[in-house]
This record gives sequence, C-alpha cells and structure tokens, in this order.
Amino acid sequence: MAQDLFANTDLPPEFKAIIGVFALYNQIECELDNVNISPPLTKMEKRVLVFLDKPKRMGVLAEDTLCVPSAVTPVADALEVRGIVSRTRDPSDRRAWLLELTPEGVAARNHIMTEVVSRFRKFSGMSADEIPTFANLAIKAMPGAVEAGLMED
Amino acid sequence: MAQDLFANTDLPPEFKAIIGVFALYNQIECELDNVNISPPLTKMEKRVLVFLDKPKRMGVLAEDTLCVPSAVTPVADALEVRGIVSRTRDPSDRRAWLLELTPEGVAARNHIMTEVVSRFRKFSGMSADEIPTFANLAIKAMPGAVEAGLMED
DNA sequence: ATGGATGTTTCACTCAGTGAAGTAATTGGG
DNA sequence: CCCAATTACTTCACTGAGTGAAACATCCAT
Repeated sequence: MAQDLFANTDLPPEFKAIIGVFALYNQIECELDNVNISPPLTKMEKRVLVFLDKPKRMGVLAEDTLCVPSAVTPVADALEVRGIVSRTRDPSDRRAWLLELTPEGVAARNHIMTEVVSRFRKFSGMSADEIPTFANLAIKAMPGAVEAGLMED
Repeated sequence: MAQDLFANTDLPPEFKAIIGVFALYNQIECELDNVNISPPLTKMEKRVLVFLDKPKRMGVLAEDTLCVPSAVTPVADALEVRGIVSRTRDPSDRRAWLLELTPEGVAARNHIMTEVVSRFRKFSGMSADEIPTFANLAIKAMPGAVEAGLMED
C-alpha cells in the first residue's frame, strides 16, 4: 500500500506528507486510546487534558482542540464532576470560565503525557535527532485561527 | 496558545510533534472540506478516492484509510452509483471486490489531488526543500498494520 | 470433505462534532 | 451615561463517521 503508493516516483512530496500525517495522526489517536486512567476518559476529555498545561478559558481550549465551544462544555462538566479540573470565573471577564487542573488532574495529565510522549518515540520510527526536526516543520503549519489564541493575553 | 505552549522549554519535542500533527491533520481535513466536485462527496468518499490510485480491493482501501471494512461498503456503493468507480469481482479471489476509477472518477480524483497538493504547499508554511524532509520523516511512522497492505500481491 | 479463515455486507449503535438559538456580560461609540 | 453590537458560554437537536457483531459466500489446508 503505502510503499506501493510511494514507489510511484511521480507522486508529489506533498502527497507523501499528507499520507504520513494521516498515518501519524491515526497512530497518535490509537496510542491515546490505549492510555487511560480509571475510570476511562473519553477522547475529547483526554484531548482537553493534553492542552490544559495551565489555567485556560474554555473558549481557548476549544480553539486549541480545534472544535466549537459547545463541544467543550460537556467535557468541562465531566472533568469537573470527576474532580480533575476546577472551573472558576475569569476575574478579568465574568462571561468566561477558567479551567484549571486539580492535583488529581495534574497526576492524570502527567500519566497520559508521559505515556504518549514515550510511545511517540517508539512508533514514529524517528531518531532522537529527527523528532525535533519533524516537530519544527510540523508546527510551521499552525493555522492562523489557532494562533489567534495568542490574543487572549 | 501554540506558541504560548511552546515557549515552555521543558516541553519535549515529541509533544511539539504531536500538536503539530494535530494541527496539520486538521488543516488537511479543512482543505479537503473545501475541495469538492458537484454534487459533493462526503469526507469518506473523498478519502477513498485519494487512496484509489489504482484498482484495489475494498479491504485494502479499508486498511489504507484506517477504518473497518464495513465503513467502506456504503462508500463504494455511493461512488458506484455516482459512476465514479466500477466494482468487479477480483478474479483471483471471488470473495473480494475490486474498485477501479471510471474516467469520470479519474477526473474527480485529479481535481481533488491537484487542489489539495497545491494547497498543502501554501498552508504548511514549509519551503520546497522542507516538504520532502518532512514527508520522509512522516512516513517513517507508517504503522505495520498499514504496511500489511503490501501483502496483497 | 470439512473446519477454519477470509472478504464483504447488514444493521444497530455510539460518539464526536456541528449549528442555531438563548442568556449573561462586556465593549465602544454617540 | 446609554444602548446596540459583540463576546463567552450553554442547551439541544441533529448528523456523519465510525464500530462491532452476526451472517453469508468463498477460499485454503489438512
């Protein structure tokens, strides 16, 4: 398949890149599926956890995770009930909610991140030198809509 | 956001890579959303088209597109009704179906591929030199489950 | 010949995600 | 100061993408 596809030297590198991204994305998703805490978190919950490296508004998490705000609401609800996040009004704007990890949340996030990061090293097939190269190229593509999250400060 | 995240020098490059893949994947999906023929194809239909560079079994397309075989059946049905693919029994195994592009399908695929490939050059932020580098690193991660598709011959 | 495996199909189901409408709070211009 | 427009989130109905289980037809090795 893949290498069958890639044996065709007419294929543009862009196509190879696209297929590679598809495959990598799927692998990351699979690994995230395999890493969990008990009771299990949904895909969405884990994804929000990954991006919650510091207290953030729900709207920002929606941008980070590339979905609409209404998708974050039930995730925040669930994580709050689970005691993984605390949810407080943003003092600088009372329309907005800040989500922040509880100590339990910190532990959960650490577990997930540690696992996924170490598994990335394994499944990516990249050497220790190649990963930063790849990473730097990948984030060049960060779309403006996500970078707009920078405007929150 | 992203750069806010990445300003944290403690973050492993693997994390940057993962976030980059998420963002790239989302961009590719958005671009695929924006590229279509009339009447529009679904995401699944377009994805199958992308991988249908030559006649293939439906099971192989399921592997290529990283989903289960039952997901390919309605896609094949729709594409066949649309006259985009022809569906014939694989002569070497009468359990299996081969999907092959019709002339109309070839045109549709060319349109989509040309558009997405050229858009990749724009949204990726990578130079012409960087794309092959990135591509070669990305496909290093091709998981064994997909490579197993090589066994079809 | 036969049991186990394979390729696809059907169908019921789940979940991730959207869009539209609503409420509350904020902002900026007159 | 006032108010219209905007923003942040919530609710809820809905859809599409995807799964798993069971079934059927075909293949393959013993």
